[in-house]
Amino acid sequence: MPQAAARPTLEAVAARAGVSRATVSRVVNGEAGVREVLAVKVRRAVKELGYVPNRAARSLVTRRHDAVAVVIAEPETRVFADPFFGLQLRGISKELTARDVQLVLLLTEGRDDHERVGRYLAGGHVDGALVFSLHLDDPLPGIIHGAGVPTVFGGRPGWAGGVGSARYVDCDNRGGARQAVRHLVGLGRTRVAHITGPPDQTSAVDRHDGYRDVLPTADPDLTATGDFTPAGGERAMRLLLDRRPDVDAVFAANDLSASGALRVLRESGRRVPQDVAVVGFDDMLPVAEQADPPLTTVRQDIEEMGRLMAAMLLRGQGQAGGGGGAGTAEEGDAAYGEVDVEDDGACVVLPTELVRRESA
Amino acid sequence: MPQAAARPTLEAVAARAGVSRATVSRVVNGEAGVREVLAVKVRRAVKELGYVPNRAARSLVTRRHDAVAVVIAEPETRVFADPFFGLQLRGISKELTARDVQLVLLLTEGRDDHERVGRYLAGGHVDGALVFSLHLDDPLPGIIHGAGVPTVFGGRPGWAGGVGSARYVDCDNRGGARQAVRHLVGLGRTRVAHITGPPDQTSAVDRHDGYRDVLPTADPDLTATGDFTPAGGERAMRLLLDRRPDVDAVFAANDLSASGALRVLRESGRRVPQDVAVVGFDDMLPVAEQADPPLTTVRQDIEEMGRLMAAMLLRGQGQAGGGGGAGTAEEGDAAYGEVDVEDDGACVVLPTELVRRESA
DNA sequence: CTGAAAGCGCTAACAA
DNA sequence: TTGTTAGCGCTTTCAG
Repeated sequence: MPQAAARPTLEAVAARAGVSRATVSRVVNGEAGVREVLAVKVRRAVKELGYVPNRAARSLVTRRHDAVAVVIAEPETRVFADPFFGLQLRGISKELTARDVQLVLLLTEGRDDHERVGRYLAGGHVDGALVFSLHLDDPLPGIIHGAGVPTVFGGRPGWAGGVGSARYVDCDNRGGARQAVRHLVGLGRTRVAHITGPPDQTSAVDRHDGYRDVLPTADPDLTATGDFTPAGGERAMRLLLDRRPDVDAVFAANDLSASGALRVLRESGRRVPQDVAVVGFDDMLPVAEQADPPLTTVRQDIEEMGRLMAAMLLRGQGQAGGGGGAGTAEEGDAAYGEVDVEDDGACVVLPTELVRRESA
Repeated sequence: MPQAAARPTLEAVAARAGVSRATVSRVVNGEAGVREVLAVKVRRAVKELGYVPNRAARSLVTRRHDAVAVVIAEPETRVFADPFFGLQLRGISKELTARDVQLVLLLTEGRDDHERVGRYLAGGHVDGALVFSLHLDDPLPGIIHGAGVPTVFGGRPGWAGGVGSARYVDCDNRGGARQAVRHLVGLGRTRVAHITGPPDQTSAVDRHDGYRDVLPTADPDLTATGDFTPAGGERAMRLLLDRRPDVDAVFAANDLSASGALRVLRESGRRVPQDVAVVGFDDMLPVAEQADPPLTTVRQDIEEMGRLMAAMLLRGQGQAGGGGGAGTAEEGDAAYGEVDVEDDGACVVLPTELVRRESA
């Protein structure tokens, strides 16, 4: 199954066009300084022969691969349970495709896999890596950092090693959480609970911090630990109801847990939003819009985050198109949030937006 | 960002071990016929130098790439909304990883993308392709077939072109549907409705066929079209209730639509399973187990399907481990369903299993 | 059983 | 502006 059919080479194209290999190479790679007459001949020959450059040969001499690895490190099977990675992958894929860069997917589960990924990355088979590792104690970021491959993280890596030199793209989790809680407070709610995400993920921690920013003196009983799943949301909500039956608002760390909370509230006979107002996070459409009632939530542009990760990784080397400004600027129409530039590279933090629906 | 640091070459290892490049190559590639003394020296040198073969150089001469493309063609954004692809990707990834083959991910949306994918595949950058294209009218399978790349489809491709020569892995959708409906009938239900999936996907069509196999004379009003989403399930269920308020059982084409149906049934004041029994399909854990009540459903081993796809594509060339028998046999302990061997290649259809929970 | 040598298809100096 | 010439790092005959 391996062998591909014999493909035409540069040599063949050159012969057909009556020029040298070098000239063909120049045309194919869009270099300037080839007389248009020749260029036309070459392009015709390319088309007629159906010539496609051999990436391996090119890679051998350029020492580039035009490939980046996307590492998704998620021990739990829960990974694809929410559409998060899918959306992010989409964004990444779009950007890479536009630059003709291959996306090599690396899925890991378990520690031995980490080592394997480390070896792979250190092996120099790709030009860079986009890494999703959401757990605080994950050794992978460190390993990858050690591999010496240009890397951009998806989400702030919570990694003791040294965040200072890590580039990442994230949304403004803390600010978004503040928006959510302020909204609830603005509604006149005085007993605002928080269902957290897994305490070992930075996004969950940041959202919790946002909650505390607005309500620094809130009763600790108003905070219950969830895990970003509907089941976790249910458990947390039950606990909250048990501890504080008078709760009148809930900020859930993501839409999935919010949906679980909604279910428990309904079961308990409470009306949403009249009795208890609920706000989620993510604006995962299939979840938020289908929720009952539809969920007020904090939107983050996940696909755009993926796009930016890829753009950031490839920055500079791309024949990048439109965009005006320096650095990570893009041609899109979205307004970008703060762009924190740290020592080694930049970190982009995208803004969030409160989307009002019926739950709050 | 592109340039990887200078890596040790075969030459360097050879020098260090005091042998020729050829010998190092043999050892590295596990060929027999190298005296153990030398092999040991070589392995030591490899380790000391941290040598990793350069894939590009190897590829250039072997004309293999040790890479396969995974093509996910889904116009709608809904793709990753259910964990289906994620699980399948996991299975694929495991098998490829075990064989040291790269997974190149190709996401498409829209027709222009199809052409791009066709070009990519025809370009001979990968040794094969694993393709998910679930829509009957999708031109992609045809294009890919034309590209002359070894291909295995995920799910029976519904493609006019000529299924005869297409290899695929699927689960026994039709048989599974029969199990579900028979179960309902066995429960004494006499007005068994069916919520279909999108009529342009083979899996949905096959499941519908299974329903009809068992209930060939069922009232057409007992069948409503869904789209594999909870929202679609809700709509369909409402329609069914409207048309046949006396319905006493529902077979939903997947768990997601079943969850929507459950919600509507609950709203309508019906008890599940006492008044209406519900069976889903997929056994998507986060959905089926969390459903209220937990869903009786038809399980398919999605991850295993992915594994088999990869194994089938790479069959023969792999230094495959354990497994006894011929063809697609595997070392796993799962019992495989029918293995239809057609002209060109084999099609594997995995068995399904009814999982009883509380909804039926 | 081991080594020497010839490329795989391409790009990048360097000449012309 | 174009062509000539070396390799990139590896596998693979073919001798020894």
